[in-house]
Formats: sequence, C-alpha cells, structure tokens
Amino acid sequence: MLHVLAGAGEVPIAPQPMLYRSPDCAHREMAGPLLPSRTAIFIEGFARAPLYRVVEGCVATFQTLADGRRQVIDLVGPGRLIGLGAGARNRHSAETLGFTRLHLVAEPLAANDLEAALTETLARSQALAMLLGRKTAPERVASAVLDLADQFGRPARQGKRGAVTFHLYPSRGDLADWLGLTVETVSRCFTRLKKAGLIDVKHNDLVTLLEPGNLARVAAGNHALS
Amino acid sequence: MLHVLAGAGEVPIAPQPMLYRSPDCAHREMAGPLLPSRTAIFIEGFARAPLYRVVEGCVATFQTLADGRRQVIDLVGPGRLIGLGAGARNRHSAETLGFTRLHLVAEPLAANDLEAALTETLARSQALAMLLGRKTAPERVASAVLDLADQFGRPARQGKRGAVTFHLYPSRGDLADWLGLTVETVSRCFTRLKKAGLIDVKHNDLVTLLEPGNLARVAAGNHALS
DNA sequence: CGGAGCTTTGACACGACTCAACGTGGGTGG
DNA sequence: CCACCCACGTTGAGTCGTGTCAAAGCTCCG
Repeated sequence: MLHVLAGAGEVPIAPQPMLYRSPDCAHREMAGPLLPSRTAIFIEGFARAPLYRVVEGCVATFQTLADGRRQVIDLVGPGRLIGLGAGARNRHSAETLGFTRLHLVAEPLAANDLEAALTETLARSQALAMLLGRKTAPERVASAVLDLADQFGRPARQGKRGAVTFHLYPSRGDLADWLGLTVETVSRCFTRLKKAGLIDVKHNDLVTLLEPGNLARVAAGNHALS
Repeated sequence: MLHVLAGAGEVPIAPQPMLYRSPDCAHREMAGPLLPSRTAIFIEGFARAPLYRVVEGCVATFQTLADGRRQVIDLVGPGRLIGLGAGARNRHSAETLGFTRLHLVAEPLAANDLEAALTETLARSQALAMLLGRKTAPERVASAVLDLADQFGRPARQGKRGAVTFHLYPSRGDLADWLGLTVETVSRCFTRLKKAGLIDVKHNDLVTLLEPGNLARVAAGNHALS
C-alpha cells in the first residue's frame, strides 16, 4: 500500500518511473510507455520528481494523513502537468488511474508557462476548497461530473446533439477521496443523478451528460435533487 | 455587503484601494496607511488588482457562491503577498481583519520570487483541502490555531517558557468560513480546547498555546478531546 | 442605561458516515 | 465451459457529528 510509504518524509531516494528516453531525441518532451492503472508516479516526501505532462489517461495527485485518511488534490487529464511545486521533496503523491501515457518535460519550462501552469493549478485547488468547505454531497458530485466532462469529454456518438460522454477513470473510492465523502455517499448521489435523468452511466465507467444545464444548476445549489 | 458584488464577473472596473504613493519614492515597495478592519482590498471578478505585501495586521482571501456561502481561502499575515494568480480578473476577494498595513509591490517580481510565492500559496491551499476534506471539527480548529500561532505568534511575556501568544484577527465567523464549519461549532471547539488546558483565550482575541505538543497531536488526529 | 454585534450555550434535526448484506463483472483454475 | 473468487459497486438500517434554531451572556460604545 502507498499509505505505508506516504508519510515517510525522511526517505531520500526517488522511485524511478519507468519512462522511455530515446537517446537521440531532440524534442523538449519525450513520450513514455503506456503505464497500467495504479502506477505510482511519485510519492509524497520523496526527493523531488521531474515534471511530466499527461498525454492520455488520467493521474490522481493526493496527500495522506498518518492514519491513512486520503485527500485527492486533483485529477489530471490530457495536456496538463503533474509535479508542479518546487522544493526538495514532493508535496503530494501521484498515481495513474487507468492506462496512462506521460511525457517527460526535460527542459525547464519558460517562466511564463510555469507561472501559467502554477496559476491554473492554484485556481483549481481553491475551487476544490470551496467545494469541500461549503457544498453538499450532491453539489460536489455534480461539480465533479462537470469537471471530468470538461477534461475527458468528447461529443457523444449517438443520441441528443451536444450531449457529452466521457470515460470515468476514477473509482467511487477515488471520487470519495477527492470530494471529501465516502464511497457509499458518492454511489447514492450517482444513483440520484441517474434517477433524475441528468446523467447516464454504462458499465460503471462511461458517463453521459443528459442535461448539462440542470447538472450545472445542481452543482451550483440552485436545483435540488428529487 | 460584499456578497452582492462578489459574483459580478462582468464588472470591469477595479475599486481603487486607498494606498499612499509618495511621488518621489524610489523603493520597490511603497507603504500604505493603516487600513481599518473590514476594508475590501479587491473583489472577486473585478479587473485584476496589483500585488500587495502585508506588513502588519491580517488579510482574508475568500470566494463566495451565488447564494452567499463563503469560503475563506487563506488568512495572510505579515510578510506574505496577496493578489497572486494571473488573469484578467481577481480569482478571489480580499479584506482586512483588524488594522492592517500593506505595501504596494510596484515592480514586477523576479521570476524566482514569483514562483516561490505561488508555490507556497499552492501548498497552503492543498493543505486546506486536506483539512476540509478529511479532518474533524476539533482537528480543524486545532490546526487553525497552530497555523495562526505560526504566522502571528511571539513568545509570551509571562508564564511558561516557550509558550506562544498571538492576537486572533479573525472572528469566529471568519474561522468558520475558513474551516468549513459554523460559528457555533468553532465556538464549541474553542471551549473544549480551553477546558482541556491546551490553550488560553483572553478577551476573545488573545490566544496562548499552553501545550503546543498536545495541540499538534489533536490537529493530527492522534489525541481526542475530552 | 440601553442597544448593537459578537460569542456562548442548549435543544433538536438532519445529512453524511458506519456497518452490514447483497449484487455485479472480470479474471482464474479446475 | 463453468465454478469460484475477488474487487468494486449498490442498497438499507441505524448512529453520530455537525448544522439549525433559539435564547442568553458579554463587551464596547453612544
């Protein structure tokens, strides 16, 4: 379990992510292999890991308390960076959810790009604080679905025009640790969203937004569920 | 009330903070007057405000939902910056808690300093997410007391050596909005911390840490209260 | 002395958690 | 191929922590 390692601030050696480096590659970013689900990219407290960009798949960043309580800080989809935040040691752990490909960001980022990436991460973290501190369980789940649709969505092949479908990488447990809830509460909220006709879920990991407007209203607290 | 203005993303004009600019000042940062309590420094959604450094006093940064729910993102003490986070509009509001003096940061920060400040803000925001998502009410209040002691504390004049005393700028309501609780719950937790002999509170705004070690243990969830 | 604002305390309600049982889907080995 | 297992998800019943509502206390200040 990662929990055993997570609190170990004194461990000085970084784990070696299995990233491919082509020796003659002149590109700024080098593609890695397709990592399986639940692969640890880096671990809180270990010596600082390099910067990666998610190319496909999904990465969760999280912190854990000494007693095992876990808080997912962010779910990171294609195009975004992981490993931001300077310092000698990683501020959080990161692991893949589902098959994921990363690019190693070899050269240091331009100051502007770095600032922009940090700013976006900061804005997302503050939005998460708002969600965790002041939103109800259904509002949290609706907000999460909208966020994931934004990151992973593509127009649905069939059905209503404008409908968005996405692959749900995080498990109910991952969502619970992201939203400050329990697995059961997340599951119950999904059921309610389904029964209200706002979303459709197939095989537990394929989500379709049926009424994005009403879903946004639920996320904002302007629309109660059943 | 600020709540009326807070959601107004379309308002293009920034309020003019009453900051003193000495015309012949060659310094990089210019001192302002002593601002009274509850002075708005900038407001979420308005055109981007400049960068300020808190010199004395305390500033709260916060976001509000359309229905008035408020989440304090950070309480900022002397030495730290407010107004970080690029973009056309302010990502959050900021107001003074108690008499506060700011310095206007006139020249753009060096890239390194900016990155360091952003990184620290990000780390604090992520710690807040951990607190909001996974800690109980007593743990949250104990964590808050320790954080404020760190930012505002000085060695207590009398009594036990090593004891730290600090002026509590935020009201119970501010603390509640920071910690994702209600005023009543914050008050009850303070009472419990006092009865357990971990802290002492005089005049509702002067806090002394009597047993920092046990307080830290409560904050981490290793020590229950009464 | 009186009022306003903040804090504290108590009684009660409710939303989310806990515990437990059951269902489901995907892998594995006989 | 089917039986079995295991991890994950769902659902239900009951508990508990925190929120809500109400009232009283405290402090400052006119």
